[in-house]
Amino acid sequence: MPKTNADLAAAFEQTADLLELQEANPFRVRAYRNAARLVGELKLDLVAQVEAGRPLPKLPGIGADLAGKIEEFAHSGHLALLDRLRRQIPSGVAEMLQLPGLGPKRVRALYEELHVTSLAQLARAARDGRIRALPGFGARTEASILDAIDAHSHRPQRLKLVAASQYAAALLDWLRKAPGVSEVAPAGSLRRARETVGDLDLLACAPDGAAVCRHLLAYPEVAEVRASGGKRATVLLQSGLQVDLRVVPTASFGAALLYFTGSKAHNIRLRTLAIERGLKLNEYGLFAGRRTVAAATEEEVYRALDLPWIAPELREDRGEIEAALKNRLPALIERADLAGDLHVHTDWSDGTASIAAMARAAKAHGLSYLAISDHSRRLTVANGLDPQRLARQCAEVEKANGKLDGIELLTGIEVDVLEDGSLDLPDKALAPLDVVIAAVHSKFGLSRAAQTRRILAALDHPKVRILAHPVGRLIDKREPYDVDLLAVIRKCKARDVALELNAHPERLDLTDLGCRMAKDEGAKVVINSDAHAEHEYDNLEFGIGQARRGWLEKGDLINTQPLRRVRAWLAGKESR
DNA sequence: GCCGTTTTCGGCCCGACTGTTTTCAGTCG
Repeated sequence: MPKTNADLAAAFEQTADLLELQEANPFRVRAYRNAARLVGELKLDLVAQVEAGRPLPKLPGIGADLAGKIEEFAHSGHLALLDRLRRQIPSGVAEMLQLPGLGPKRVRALYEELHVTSLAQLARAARDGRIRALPGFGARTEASILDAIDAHSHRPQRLKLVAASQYAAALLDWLRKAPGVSEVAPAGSLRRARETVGDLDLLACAPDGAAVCRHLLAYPEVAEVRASGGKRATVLLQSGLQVDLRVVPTASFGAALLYFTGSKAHNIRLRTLAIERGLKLNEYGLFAGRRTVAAATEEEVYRALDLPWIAPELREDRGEIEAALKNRLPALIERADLAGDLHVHTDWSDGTASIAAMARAAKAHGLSYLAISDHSRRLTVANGLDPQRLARQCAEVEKANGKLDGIELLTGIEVDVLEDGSLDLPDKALAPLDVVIAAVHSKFGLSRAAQTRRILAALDHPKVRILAHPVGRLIDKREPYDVDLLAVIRKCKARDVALELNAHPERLDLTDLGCRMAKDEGAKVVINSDAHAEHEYDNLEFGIGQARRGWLEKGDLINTQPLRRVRAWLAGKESR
């Protein structure tokens, strides 16, 4: 298998773990972790770059040494340093780092003193009471290690954003009733609208932090208390979800929200900027010595660092600090910018509502146009449309249009792309439609070359205007298919086909980085709900969050435009 | 291991909580 950026990122991450176990310079460890993050998020395929004999670009945090290691990995598929570390430290030792409460120091002690090299041996040592005998360990630590091993074997996956939002809403309602609370707010990856959330980070403002923490412990769903003090508390809910609460004085709300929203990498950049200005930034404020420079709002803190406010969805240290310093932040799309939806289903295929009901619901969600795009015949399980039923449906859509007020319907289809790149319906059936969306629903396992060829061929069809869910993943359920996304995006750009950002919370496809890549290449994106029921237009909100994470602006999207312009765009290709 | 409108050497974000200790190391976010 050819190596990818993801493989290289994993190798750097493992190197960092093993170096840490050897108590290497912590800044050296951090350099490897930073490199892993950078490489994993990079559009440019580094291995291909090296193999093609092209020089590596200058990348922040990659110096001569790490650049050499990238080349070594590209040529050989290995890192000599990592191979050596693996010979020195058994693989099970690094796995112990995954357990909460065990860091490099303790794992090293367990390995060196007790010769523990696997989770199974660790459990045995704990049950035998050998761990409490080590200096710095005790009976309580021993018990918590056993608990951690138990929890590790059936730990919950990261929650999808939609589920995390629901848990958070209920908890925030609960916290609002805590004594003296003036503000509550979601923070962390939830606020940054990441597609999945590992644990819930919540912020509250109150004069008595301990009282608010105690109030959290009384939440009916709390199954276990991990920590609780005067300023923060950590609990596990019955679902296994971890909730971290921070309580600060109201005067520190902005600084605390900034700190607790993250990302960690973004925070480190901000704190470094503060240091360069002779200031100190923490969750209580921005300080010059003992004097508070800014604290109450995020805007104040950013301003004091000579930055405009940066939207939470951008705070990943993916260039937003540099853009902010140059005043070149994108004007991110907002929900109110969406004028229409070009991909929904009805009870003609696998949707649950009629054409008219889906239209009325779209209008109720503030949309002014809607493309009806049911499945094509190959998807028999979804009752896909053949040419005859499609023609009848088009007549129905036209009829419904006459009766509707305040929303206009377009005819369309989500047509399957077959293995050879041809479409599931004949050109004659597609010709009268307003919108043709090409979608891959089968043969996910094709080789990268074959899958890419297939999709590029579909994009060459003159009627195709949108590529549905371009990477085909289902979050935590199905990996994206192996495809050269950059080639697909460039083809879309060349053919003036829009890439869909499918807003269904299980898909969110394009990904944030995919959106960014599309924007960089000048390709257009369309945010579609893919609603199969009336309430699913609510999902558009998650599509907006993902689009914002991908730096998309109103002008990058098709369905922010009024219908007149969308129609012109839809028609444009046919005249070429 | 990286980096430089103070620096090519000497820095590298910062604070809360726990458990094992009697003043703090380790871990976490």
